[in-house]
Amino acid sequence: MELNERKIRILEYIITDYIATAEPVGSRTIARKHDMGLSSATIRNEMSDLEVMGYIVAPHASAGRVPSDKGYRLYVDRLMRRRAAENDGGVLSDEERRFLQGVINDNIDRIDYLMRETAKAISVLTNYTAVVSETVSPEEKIQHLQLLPLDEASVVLVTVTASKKVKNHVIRIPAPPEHDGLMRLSAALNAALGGKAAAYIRRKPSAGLREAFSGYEGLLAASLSAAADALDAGDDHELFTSGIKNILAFPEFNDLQKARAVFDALEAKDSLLMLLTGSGWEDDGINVVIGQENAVMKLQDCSVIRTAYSLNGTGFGRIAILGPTRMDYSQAVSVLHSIVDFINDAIQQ
Amino acid sequence: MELNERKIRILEYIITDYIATAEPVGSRTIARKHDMGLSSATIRNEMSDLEVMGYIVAPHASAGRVPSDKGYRLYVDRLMRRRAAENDGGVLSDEERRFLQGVINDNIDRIDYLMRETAKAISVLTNYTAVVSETVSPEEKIQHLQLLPLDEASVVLVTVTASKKVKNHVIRIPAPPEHDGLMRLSAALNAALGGKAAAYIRRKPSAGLREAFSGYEGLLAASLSAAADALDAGDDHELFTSGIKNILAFPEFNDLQKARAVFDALEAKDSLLMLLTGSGWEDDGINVVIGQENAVMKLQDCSVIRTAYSLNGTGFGRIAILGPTRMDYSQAVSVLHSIVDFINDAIQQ
DNA sequence: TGTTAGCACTCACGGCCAGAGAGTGCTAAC
DNA sequence: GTTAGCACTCTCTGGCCGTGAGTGCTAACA
Repeated sequence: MELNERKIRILEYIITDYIATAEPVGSRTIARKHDMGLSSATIRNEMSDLEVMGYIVAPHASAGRVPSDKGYRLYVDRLMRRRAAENDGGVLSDEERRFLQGVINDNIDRIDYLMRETAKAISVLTNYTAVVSETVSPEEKIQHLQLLPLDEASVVLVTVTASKKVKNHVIRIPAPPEHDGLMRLSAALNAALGGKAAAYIRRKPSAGLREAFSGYEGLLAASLSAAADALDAGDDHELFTSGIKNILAFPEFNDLQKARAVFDALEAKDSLLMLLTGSGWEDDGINVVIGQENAVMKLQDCSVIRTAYSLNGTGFGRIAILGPTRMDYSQAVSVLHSIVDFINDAIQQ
Repeated sequence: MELNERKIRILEYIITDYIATAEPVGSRTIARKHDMGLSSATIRNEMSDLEVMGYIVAPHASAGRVPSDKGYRLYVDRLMRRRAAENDGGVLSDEERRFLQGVINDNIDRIDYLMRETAKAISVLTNYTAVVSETVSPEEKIQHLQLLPLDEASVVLVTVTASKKVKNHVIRIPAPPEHDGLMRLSAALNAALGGKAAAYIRRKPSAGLREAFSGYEGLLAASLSAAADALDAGDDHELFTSGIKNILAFPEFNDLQKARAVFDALEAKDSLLMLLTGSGWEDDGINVVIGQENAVMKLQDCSVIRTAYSLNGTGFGRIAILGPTRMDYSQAVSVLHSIVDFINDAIQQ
């Protein structure tokens, strides 16, 4: 059986209708809504073929048809791209694009907020759920260290990594050095550890460093371990999610069992990581994972649109949009495209 | 009609049973389960009285009775305290207490993690939802400022406030000063702004400061506004929630409408703030808000147990546990008690 | 006067059935 | 290859009924 142009058009109608209404689509509905010059009976025959070929599924004998994962896959890979090419790529309104751009420009300097706010913007804009991970560099190095006074029993170590991540670590120490002392110790730390990776820092500190810290051995040990932790934090991605509750608005999750499965998956860090990094990933593009393709079992009633972004060339993070398989793929793809573009623009300046 | 001892005991049975089973409690159940030496008919009469007095409610004519908000209120204010006094205050196991203590001790030095981890621990332990706010000082002052090099087009300003909150602010500036220059500028900033509040910082900077920054006016302006923001952040509380999905496990939220109302409220910052700070608050104790007492309409099927904590005497934050009105109040109260105690212990050291 | 047994009554819930509506597959004609 | 027609299937809704749990009331008892 051949997937001719007419079958493809019918499949497209079924998918777009189903995305819009969440109701199984019947032959008469198509005949009525889209003037194909065909009767419902003819469409019925074609639909029967599409079902045999696995692109659509009948929930039961007297319902209409619903797209299968395979049907969505065809839609995403062929039909959507074709339409996107015709439309010049954008299904977002100017206002929506401005909103996204504003969120990114406002936060591009506050890296810790950027991801949180981006996730929020995505969930507000799409009504789906957004998941974002921090950028992660495979081999992170120390760029700068600074000890600052905090109070009578503690100091702060500020670490800046080569990929520009800034972190604070409070270190408790009885009778810490005064301001000038801390500046001197900071200089020693920078001289010894600047440009070094975690593995180096975890080794026994050099004699020079030990000498500089004489009388403050505890502070040295704590600083070294904090610095190494700041670098290793790469493994321990920070993840942000936003709009989890949006899931509840979709009729496919009226079944509490299903909703709870999704919530479980979204509260477990490992399944979120799998969602962001799982198989079949072309690193420089936008990746669509449909239903059962998802490695996370509990998310097999969902689809994921995801991409990678980079803030500075050295490391990269990931952004994903999660919705029901019946989600608006073109919108989600456009949103991710725009975000990556806007991030790149904002960084260039 | 008088609320005699027998009525109180029956009310207590109804409440504890209902908390445990979520099923309306009938007179026969009580007669069977708790050997009061009374027949179901007698208990029925007493229950009828309790209903007239407003402590219990019948969902419909042939169901058992369910506690009303007023019933829970009595339970919390009188019965629970009485039992707590008998039990020496603790309904938590040693293991649970150790778990909480561990989480707090492990994070007491990393203030930004402490609240997040505490919230997580609460939700894991209780299966309810936890909401925690950062500590906030009414009149926050700068303790220390430090500029650090980041890259060719930006520097970091680290702010330390009097209440020991450390924040980073990336400042973009073309051709920033080198390390030594930044140290000199930092010294000038500290001399001019140390001990000052946001209002002072927002005024026109002193001639001395302007002179020190000559050639770097943009950096000065950005530093001042970042420093003022760090102080004002007091208004813009950071909030952490954990275990939102736990709500779905309770039969009272099988109705998707109700579940969604709660989710809505928990995603909106203003209602979370209201939840934490709303009326009827004895600042140094544990506060219980039952059902309709809650100022947040969407949370009127829930109860909230909340308290304030302080990390350093200058400011305080809040912790709340949210569950169905049929929640285990004594457990929640014990958890909050323990947490506040453990935080105080950890700080003393 | 408080307690209890007995009984009629109420209401939610689950199972069953019938009718309506939507959609299909098949056949025969165009 | 397309279409009209028709029998068939399946879901959904509403009504009906029996069951079970629990109540309120009354009358008898201690």
